[in-house]
Amino acid sequence: METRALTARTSTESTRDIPEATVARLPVYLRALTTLCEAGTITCSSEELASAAGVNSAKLRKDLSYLGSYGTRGVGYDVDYLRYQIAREIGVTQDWPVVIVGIGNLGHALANYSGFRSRGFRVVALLDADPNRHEEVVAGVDVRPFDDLEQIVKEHGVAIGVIATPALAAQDVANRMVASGISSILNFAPAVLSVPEGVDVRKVDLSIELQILAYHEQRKTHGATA
Amino acid sequence: METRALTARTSTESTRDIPEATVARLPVYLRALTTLCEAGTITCSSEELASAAGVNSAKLRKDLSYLGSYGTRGVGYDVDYLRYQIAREIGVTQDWPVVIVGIGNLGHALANYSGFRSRGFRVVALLDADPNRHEEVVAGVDVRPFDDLEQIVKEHGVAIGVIATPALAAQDVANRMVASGISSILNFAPAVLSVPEGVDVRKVDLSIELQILAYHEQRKTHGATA
DNA sequence: AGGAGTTTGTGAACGGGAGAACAAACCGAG
DNA sequence: CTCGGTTTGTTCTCCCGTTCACAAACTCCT
Ligand SMILES: NC(=O)c1ccc[n+]([C@@H]2O[C@H](COP(=O)([O-])OP(=O)(O)OC[C@H]3O[C@@H](n4cnc5c(N)ncnc54)[C@H](O)[C@@H]3O)[C@@H](O)[C@H]2O)c1
Ligand SMILES: NC(=O)c1ccc[n+]([C@@H]2O[C@H](COP(=O)([O-])OP(=O)(O)OC[C@H]3O[C@@H](n4cnc5c(N)ncnc54)[C@H](O)[C@@H]3O)[C@@H](O)[C@H]2O)c1
Repeated sequence: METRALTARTSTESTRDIPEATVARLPVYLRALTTLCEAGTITCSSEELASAAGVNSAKLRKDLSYLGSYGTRGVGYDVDYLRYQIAREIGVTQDWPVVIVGIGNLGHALANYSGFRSRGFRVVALLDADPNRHEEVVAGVDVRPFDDLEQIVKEHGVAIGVIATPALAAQDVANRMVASGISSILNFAPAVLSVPEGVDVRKVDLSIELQILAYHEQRKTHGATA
Repeated sequence: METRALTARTSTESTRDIPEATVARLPVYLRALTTLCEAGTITCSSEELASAAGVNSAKLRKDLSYLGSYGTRGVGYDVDYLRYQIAREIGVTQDWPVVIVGIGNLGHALANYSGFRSRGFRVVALLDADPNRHEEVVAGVDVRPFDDLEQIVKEHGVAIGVIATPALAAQDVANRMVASGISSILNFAPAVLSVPEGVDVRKVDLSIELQILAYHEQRKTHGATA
C-alpha cells in the first residue's frame, strides 16, 4: 500500500500502479480489440475503440496511458500491437491453470464454457464432495473427490480457484483452497468469505444483480408519480 | 438527473436519491439479516451486521441512514423490522416476473437456480431460438420459441429479462426485449449492448472476473522482486 | 517544405464514495 | 431522577475516478 518511489524506474518494467477501475476495463478493451482484429481492422482511433467498448473516449485514453504510450497522434492505435500489450499487462499471454469446486448446475455450465480456454484459463480439475459425481466426465475432464484438491494444486501450480458450491460449504472450501496454496478465488456462492491477507476474492452474485435491477425498476414505475 | 427539490417532501415517501454504491450493498445486508433472523437473533448492532456483511460498520450505518432512522441508539437494529424495510426499499417484497432467453449451458443453470424464486423473482418463461430445445422442460417450465417473447412479456407484465445467448445474438435479443416492453436486462453474453435511454443493463462477465484475478496474481508473484 | 487537419496523452476541475470521529439519543442501575 | 455505558446518525475530510479541455505530435496534401 505504501507509495512506491517514482524515481529511478527501470525502463524495462511496465508502468506500475494501475488503478483498480482501469484494471476492470482492460479486459473489455481486449475483447473489443479482438473483435476489431477479426474484422480485419489494422488501426483504430480512441473514439472507435471507446464506442466498441461502451465507454467514454477520454476515459479510454487515460486508461491506456497507464500502460504506456502505445498510440500514434494523428493516427490512432495499431489494433494488433495494442491487443498484445493489454494482454501482456493483465497476464492473459500466460497459461493459468484453474480448479472448479462444486460441479452442480452452475459448475457444469462453467466447465463447459469455452470462453475460459480461449483467454488463457485452463480447467485442470473439477472437484466435488458428492461421491455420486465422481464417475462423471464433464467437457473432457473427470470429476474428482474434493480431497484431491491439495495434490492437484501442487501438481499443476494452480493459483486460481472457482467456488460453485452451496453457500454453507463456501467458507470451508475457501479455507482448503488457501491452505493448498491458492491465492485468488472467484466465488459464486452467496456468502461472505473471509480469507487471509494476500488472497484475492471476487464474487459474482446473480441475485444481487437482479435485486439492483428491481430497485431501479421499482423507481421507474412507482416514482413516475413524482 | 436534475436535483429534486428537498423542501416539502411528503412524509409517506421513503427517502430519495440513494447512492448507487449503497443500492449495490443493500442486498448483501438483506442476506445477512435473513441469516441472522433464521438463527433466532432479535436485535443486532451495526458492528455485528457489518461484520456479517463484510463491510465497515461506519459504511453500514451511513448506508442505512439513507433509508431512514430504523435503529435505536444504545441498542441496535431490530433484525426483522430492518429486514422488511430493506426488502421494501429494493422492491423484493413484490413479485418480479422474469424471462430467460438462451437455454444452453448457462440458461439451464439459471433456470434451475432456486435463489431467484426465494427473493421474489419468478421465471415465467424460458425462450430459445433453437427448435430442438422446444420439447424440453427445465425446472417445470417448458422452453418456448423466441418469437413468443412479445406475447409473454405483455401477458405477464415482465419488466426484467435475462440474456444467456451467444454474444453475436445478444444485441438482437436485447432489441427485441426492449421492443416488447422490457426495461431491465441482465446480460451474461460477452457483448456491449446499446439500449435506449431509460433501459437498465447490468452485465455479468466471468472471463473479465478471471482476468482481473489473473492481473493481480501476476503482480503478486512477478512483482515480488521489487 | 509548410500548413491544415486529426488524434493522442495529460493537467486540472469536479463529483461521489470511504472512513474517522463525535454529538445525540437511548437503556438500565442505583 | 440522575448518571454511566452503549450505539446510532451525521459531519467532515480525504481519496479515487470521471470528464473536460488543450497542447503536443503526427499525417497528408499542396
Ligand atoms: N445455478 C445457478 O444458476 C446459480 C446462480 C447463482 C448462484 N448460484 C450459486 O452457485 C452455487 C452452486 O449452485 P448450483 O445450482 O450449481 O448448486 P448445486 O446444488 O446444483 O451444486 C452444488 C454442488 O456442490 C457440491 N458440494 C457441496 N458441498 C461441497 C463441498 N463441501 N465441497 C465440494 N463440493 C461440494 C455438491 O455435491 C453439488 O454437486 C450455489 O451457492 C448457488 O447459490 C447458482
Ligand atoms: N456457460 C458458462 O458457464 C458461461 C460463462 C460465462 C459466460 N457465458 C456466456 O453466456 C452465454 C451462453 O453460454 P452457454 O454456454 O449457455 O452457450 P450455449 O451455446 O450452450 O447456449 C446458447 C443458447 O442460446 C440459444 N440461442 C442462440 N441464438 C439465439 C437467439 N437469437 N435467440 C434465442 N436463443 C438463441 C442457443 O440455441 C443455445 O441454446 C454465452 O454468451 C457465453 O459466452 C457462459
